[in-house]
Amino acid sequence: MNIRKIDKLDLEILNILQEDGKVSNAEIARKVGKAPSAVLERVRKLKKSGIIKGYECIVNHKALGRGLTAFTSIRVEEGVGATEVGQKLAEFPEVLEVHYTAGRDSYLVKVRVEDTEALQATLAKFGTIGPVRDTNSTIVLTTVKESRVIPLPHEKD
Amino acid sequence: MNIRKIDKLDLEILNILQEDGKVSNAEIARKVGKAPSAVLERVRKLKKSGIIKGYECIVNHKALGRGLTAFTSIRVEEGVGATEVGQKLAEFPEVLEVHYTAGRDSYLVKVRVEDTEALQATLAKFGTIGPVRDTNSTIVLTTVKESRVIPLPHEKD
DNA sequence: AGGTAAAAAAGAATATTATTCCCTAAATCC
DNA sequence: GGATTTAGGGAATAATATTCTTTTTTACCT
Repeated sequence: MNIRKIDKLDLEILNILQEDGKVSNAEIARKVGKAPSAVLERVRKLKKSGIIKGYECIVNHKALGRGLTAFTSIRVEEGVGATEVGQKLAEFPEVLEVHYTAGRDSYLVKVRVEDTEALQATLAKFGTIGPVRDTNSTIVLTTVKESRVIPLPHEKD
Repeated sequence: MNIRKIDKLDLEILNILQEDGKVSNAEIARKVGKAPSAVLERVRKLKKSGIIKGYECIVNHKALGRGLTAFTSIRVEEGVGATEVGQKLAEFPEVLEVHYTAGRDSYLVKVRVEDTEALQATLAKFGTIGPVRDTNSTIVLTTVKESRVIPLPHEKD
C-alpha cells in the first residue's frame, strides 16, 4: 500500500492540506511553486497509497445539539471476542472513537451526545453487549484543542 | 453566531459534507435536488454562522511515522491558572486534543508520537509545566474507529 | 561516465465547477 | 392582505480540475 517514498514536497502538500482540506489544487501549486498538473499527480498518488485517508468537514457539535463529550473506559471479559466488542461499539453513531488499550482488557471510547440523559442511554446500550463488564465515564467540561492535524517537518529531505 | 435555524436541507448538506469534505458544490446540488447557487448560499451561511468550522485532510499517521497514540491524564494543582495549563498543552504539535475534565482537576490529552521513546520525551515536557502534578498514560494498541462525523437525522423537519 | 529507462514536471487544451448577478417565488411580518 | 425579507432558479463568467503530450530530471546499470 505504501511503496513510494515521501519526500519534502509531499510533506509540504500534506501540511497545506491538513491546514485547510478545501484548498484548491491550483492554490497548492502556487504555494509550493509547481505546476497544477504536477501537484494533482502528487495528491492523487498520496490518496491512492493511503497516505491521504480522506477529507472531513468539521462541524460545530454544540450548535448541532451534541454538546456533551465523554470518554468512557469499558472493561471487557478477557479472552476471545474482544475485537467483536470493538466493532459493536463502533457501530453506535454517537461513538466517535474506539481504542483498544493496554493494561486491563478495556476499550476507551469517545462519545458525543446531547446531554447527560443521552449519555446514560448510551451507557445502558453498552451494557447490553455481552462481554462488557463495567464502564467508567469521564465528562469533558471544556475542550481546549481538538484536531487530527499532524504537523510534518520538511526542512531537510 | 448562530441565529439562523437549521432545517432539513441544512442537515442533508452537512451529512454529505461530513461523509466527504472534498465533494463539489455541484455534486451536493445534484444529491439534494437543488440548484448549485442555492446550495452554495447554504454552505456559505453554514460556514459564516460557525456551524461548519472547517475542513480537514485526514492523513495516515502510521505511514507518516506517528504510529503511537496515547491518552494521558494530567493532574494539575487546584486553583487559578488551570486554563493556562490547557493552553500550554495545546501548543505541543504532538498533542491532538486537550480536554478539561470533571472529577479531580485534570486534563485528558490525546498524544500522537512516533514511539514510546518520543512519548517519554513528551511526558517529560508536560512535567516542566508548573502546576502539573503527575501524569498517567494509557497506550492505544488498536484503534477501531476514529472520526469526528456526527450523523445528523433529518427525516422530519 | 555514458547511455538508457523511468519518473516527474511543465504546458496547453478541454471539461467541469465555482461564483456572481438578476429575476422569480415563497415565506414572514406588521 | 400587502409589503418586506429570504430562498431558490437560471444564465453568464471566472476559475479550477483534469487530461494529454512534451520536456526535463532522476535513477540505474554496466
